[in-house]
Amino acid sequence: MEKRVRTRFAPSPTLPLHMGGVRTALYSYLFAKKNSGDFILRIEDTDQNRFVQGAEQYIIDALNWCSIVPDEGIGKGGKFEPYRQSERKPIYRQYAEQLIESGHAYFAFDTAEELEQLRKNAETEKRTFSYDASVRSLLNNSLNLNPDETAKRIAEGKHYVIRLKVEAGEEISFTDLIRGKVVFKSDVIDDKVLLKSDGMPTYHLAHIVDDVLMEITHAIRGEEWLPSAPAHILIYKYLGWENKMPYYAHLPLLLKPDGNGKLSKRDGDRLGFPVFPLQWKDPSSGEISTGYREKGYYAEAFVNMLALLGWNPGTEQEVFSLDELTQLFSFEHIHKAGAKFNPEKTKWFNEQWLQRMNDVEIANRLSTQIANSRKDLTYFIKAVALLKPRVQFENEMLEKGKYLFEAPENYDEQVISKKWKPDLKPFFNSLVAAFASLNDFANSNIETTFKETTAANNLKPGEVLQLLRVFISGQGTVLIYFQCLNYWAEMKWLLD
RNA sequence: GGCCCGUUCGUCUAGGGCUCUAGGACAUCUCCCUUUCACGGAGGAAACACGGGUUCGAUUCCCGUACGGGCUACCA
Repeated sequence: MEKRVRTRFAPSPTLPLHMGGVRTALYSYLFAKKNSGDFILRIEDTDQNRFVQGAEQYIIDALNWCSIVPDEGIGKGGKFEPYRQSERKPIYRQYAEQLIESGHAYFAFDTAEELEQLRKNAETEKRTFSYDASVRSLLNNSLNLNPDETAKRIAEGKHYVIRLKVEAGEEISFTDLIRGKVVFKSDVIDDKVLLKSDGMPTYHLAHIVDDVLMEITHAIRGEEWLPSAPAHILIYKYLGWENKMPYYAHLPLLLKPDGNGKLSKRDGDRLGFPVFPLQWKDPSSGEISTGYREKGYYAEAFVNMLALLGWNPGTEQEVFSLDELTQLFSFEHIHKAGAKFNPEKTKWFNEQWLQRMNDVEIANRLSTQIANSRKDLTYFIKAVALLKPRVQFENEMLEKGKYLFEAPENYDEQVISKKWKPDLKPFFNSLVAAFASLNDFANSNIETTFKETTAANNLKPGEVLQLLRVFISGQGTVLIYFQCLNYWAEMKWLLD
């Protein structure tokens, strides 16, 4: 029987989760759900220096907003608790020690300063220093020390790390779910640190131990991990876990809209679009970065856009709910190249979702945003029907259709001075009277009434139409005219 | 520099040997609808990075080059 599919999203709580991370989470979620499996949220907080207050909660809130809800993990619990790596600290050491015993890892006593110096020296000689098979016999580690000396140093409390011993001259390959077979030479892989001097594991060790212990079947992550994948393959092998190794899928990166390079927070600031799902306030600087939610995007639209950035359904449909995405998702349709993010198309997705939203629900939300509104819900529903096709965002309706909810604060003087003549006053008075006597405010009625009244006053529509618009809205060019007279009864200000 | 990944309209992408006169969407332009603004409709401009193979036949397969990206920490 096939193993139950289990995927995980394993962010580190160092920065607020940005849209690239959300996409990784989304694909992991979709794949798990498509295969009736589990989606797990694990927090990789092994770097204690980079801990950011509130980041973990932010991740949970952001995923919740997107409806990418874990079945198991942080904030949810599950049979593999704990799901925070800092709380699993003791677990990792035993595997690092197992690797030492089997000869696949060793203690290294080189200090960070020493290594930095070596890197600097190499740089001046236009080489790169890599802690690997070619130099490890020259360095300060248990491979070169006799066992007693090593034991003594450890007993003395000397700082050390545990490094993976990568043998030279091997070929390492694995099959990536998106890229197919990928081959590396072991010579170019360095002896990665497995356990840091503070006793915490590095990502390399921790994610492998946890993926196996938590029975993860598919590890989906960003392409930036591809170069270290062969080291990971080796760790599985040396730990005797070859048959427990999950499939790996390395996702293409999200690129900045202009130029090249991966999308970063800076691009959002520079180009004026959000890179975060939710607003984030940096706890140390107090700096606020806006989020898609705060900008008025629907979570559905945000998720929809993200899903299509690097994946496609193979058809020409573009608007999908999470459920539909779940049905259709597959690795075969993930594009291999990085995708430049397009803020304009993101707005279009929101527009598509807006047009599909229920008018009554929107009206309910909008009506609470207008203080002291005397308009009833029925009025709001009609206004929404009118405004909705003309905007991309729900909250845009309030701005663009302001005059549907309150009298204009000022009137377009230019139009008035150009078009207004005192002898038009009788016409407007009779128009108001004519409208007031209408009991059916169907568009055609209003338009007919308007035309009849102008004709009766020997006027052409063009002579007074723009003025009418100004009287209604304050503006000479405006969204609507006849339709909005549906709300005649509400527009008392017109009588002045 | 080294290693790895990639390369179809400006952008997201479909297509994976003959069906490609390369399809769709966003953006852009023109027209229609509308005495406004949108929506909508019709149409236009716009791409297979380059060079070699393989093949009867390459956008599609292989190799190289160019270009782009990623990685190269006791960060993830």
